[in-house]
Amino acid sequence: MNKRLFKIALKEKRLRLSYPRVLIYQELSQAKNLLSPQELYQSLIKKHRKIGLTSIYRVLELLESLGMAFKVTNGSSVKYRLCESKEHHHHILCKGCGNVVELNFCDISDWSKKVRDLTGYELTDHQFNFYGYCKACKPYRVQASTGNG
Amino acid sequence: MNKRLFKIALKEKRLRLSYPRVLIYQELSQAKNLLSPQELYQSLIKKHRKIGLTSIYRVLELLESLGMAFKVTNGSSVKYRLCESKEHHHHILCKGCGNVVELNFCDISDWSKKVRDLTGYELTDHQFNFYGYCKACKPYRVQASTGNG
DNA sequence: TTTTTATTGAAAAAAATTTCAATTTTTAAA
DNA sequence: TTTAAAAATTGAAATTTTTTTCAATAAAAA
Repeated sequence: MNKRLFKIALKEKRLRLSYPRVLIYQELSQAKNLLSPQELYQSLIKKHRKIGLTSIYRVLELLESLGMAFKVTNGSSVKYRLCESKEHHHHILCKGCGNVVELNFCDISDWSKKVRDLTGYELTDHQFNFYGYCKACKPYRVQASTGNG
Repeated sequence: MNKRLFKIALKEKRLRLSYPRVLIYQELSQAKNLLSPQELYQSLIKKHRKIGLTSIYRVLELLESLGMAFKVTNGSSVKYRLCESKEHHHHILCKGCGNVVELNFCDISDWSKKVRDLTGYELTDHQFNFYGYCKACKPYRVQASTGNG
C-alpha cells in the first residue's frame, strides 16, 4: 500500500504526517522481510535517522489500527509487515517459514447473521487468521495439528 | 471446562499435572471476571499459595495453546478467561464492556477450499474474532467503526 | 526406591508502555 | 504572508510487563 494512501488515511483521522511516521512507513515499505520493532529501530539508527523506540511502537500500532500493517505474533516474537491491499482482508501464515499471504476476499454475510441471531451483538469488525503450510514447506511438515473442529 | 478435561489434555501431551498448573486452573475457573496475569498472581499470593509469576505466564500460555483459555487483548491490557466449551469455537467481544461470548459453530468448509485453491497452503488451524456491541452497550454506542469490508 | 525427565521460580534480561516536558505541526488571527 | 495560539506528537527516562536462563525441585517411569 503506498504512501499517498497513508497520507490520506492520516488526514481522515485528523492525524499528522510527521517525520517519524513517514520514516517508519518508508522503512517498512522497503523491507524484504517482516520486521520486529527492534529491527526497525536499529535499521533506522544505522541510517542515522533521528527516531525514538517509543515512536516505533506507536507508529506500528497506528499502522495496524489503520489496517495498513499486519502484526505477526509467533511465540514471543512480534513482527510487522505492510499490507498490499488497502481493502479489508485476512491473512494466512505458514507455520513452517512464517510467510504471510493476504486473502483478498471476505464472505462474512452468513457469519454475521448467525452471530447476530445467536448473541444479539451488533458486529463492528472481525479478524480472521489462518495457519498452515505453504507449498514449499508442506513436504517437510512434521506433526501438524488439525485443530479446526 | 472442567478439571478432569484439563488432566486428560495434559496426559495426552505427556505434560505433568503439577501443583502450579492446578492452582492456576482453579483460580481461573472460580473467577467471575477476566483476569490479567498480575491479578491472577496477586490473587494466589493473597491466599498464601506458593507460586511464581513466571508460572502464571507459562500456564496461561499453555491453557491457551490447549484451546482451554482465551486471551483477550484490549489496547495494552491482557486478560484471560477459561473457555466453556471443549470443542473448537470462536469468540465475539463487546467493545463497550469487554464481555466475551463463545460462538460454538464454525462453518469453515467454504473458506478452507477457497483458501487452499487460492494460496496452495495446507490449512492446519485458524482463529476468528468478532468485535461489536452487546445488547446492553448498543444504546450507548458511540462512533462505531464498520471495518468489515 | 532409583533414575529419568519435566517443571518450577528467583533473578536477570529484554520488550513494551507510560509519563511528561520539549518540540513540531496545524489552525487562526493579524 | 507572518505571527500567535492551540493542539498533537515526540522521545528520554522511568516504570511495568513479559521472557529467558538455569540450578533446584517435583513428578513420572523404570
